[in-house]
Amino acid sequence: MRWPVELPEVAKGQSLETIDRRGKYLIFKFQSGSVIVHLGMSGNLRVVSHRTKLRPHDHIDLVFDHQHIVRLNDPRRFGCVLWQPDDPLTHPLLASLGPEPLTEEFDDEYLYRKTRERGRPIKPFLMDSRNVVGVGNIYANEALFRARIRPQTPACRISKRRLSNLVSAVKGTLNDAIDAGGTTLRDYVGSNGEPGYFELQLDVYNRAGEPCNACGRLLKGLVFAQRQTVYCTACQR
DNA sequence: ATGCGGACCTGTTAGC
DNA sequence: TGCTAACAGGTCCGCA
Repeated sequence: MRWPVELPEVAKGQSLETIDRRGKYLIFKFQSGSVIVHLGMSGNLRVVSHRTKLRPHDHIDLVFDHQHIVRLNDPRRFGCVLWQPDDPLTHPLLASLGPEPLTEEFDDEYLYRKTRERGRPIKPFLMDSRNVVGVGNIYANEALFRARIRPQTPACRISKRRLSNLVSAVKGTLNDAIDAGGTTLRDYVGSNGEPGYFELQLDVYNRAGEPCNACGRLLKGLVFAQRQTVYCTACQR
């Protein structure tokens, strides 16, 4: 898909030890190394049997025994599969990832220090995985609304107090989204086959031109830093 | 070194 | 109704 990978029989005969996650990368750890999977925008993994017919956009099977196969399907092919013989976190694509947003490492102090370095607008700053992982376009829009910060605001000019609000907003948004089972805009389903219902709680994303849930003013939508961006010109400063 | 634009793909939908 | 264009949840690379 995104990059070619040499995988055939790389972990043959071995047991799966753990399944872990770093940012949006999934890590399947075996004795001799790890299979690392990113689902991109449209990827999904399904447990199927060896007799399940291949569908369009099926790319890779992780074959566990004659009954169980983990099958990767990804229409848009933005996802990737990697093999890392040693510590998966040392893989070049994972090595410089920032902190997990739901850990204590991502706190007021960290965000304050990190934002002082650069004059970049806060939205692309938040979406840069070197600063913090897991905050994609939807949740960046939502978190900035909750923190009442305008997406274009230079990160280095936001006060410590407001960054503290932003840390809470990011964590709150992600926790609420997880509780709701994620955000299904079109076809996303969770591991239970159910869609996610966080779309019902979206304050700004996908709501350009609709009234702000806080003040009633119409939400502004534009493309900013190459991504769809929605905010309230009254509430967010 | 930093930051931005472009690139990678295909399916769906909006608009004509 | 049918064609075409625009757009989408991510993120890496290369160039300025």
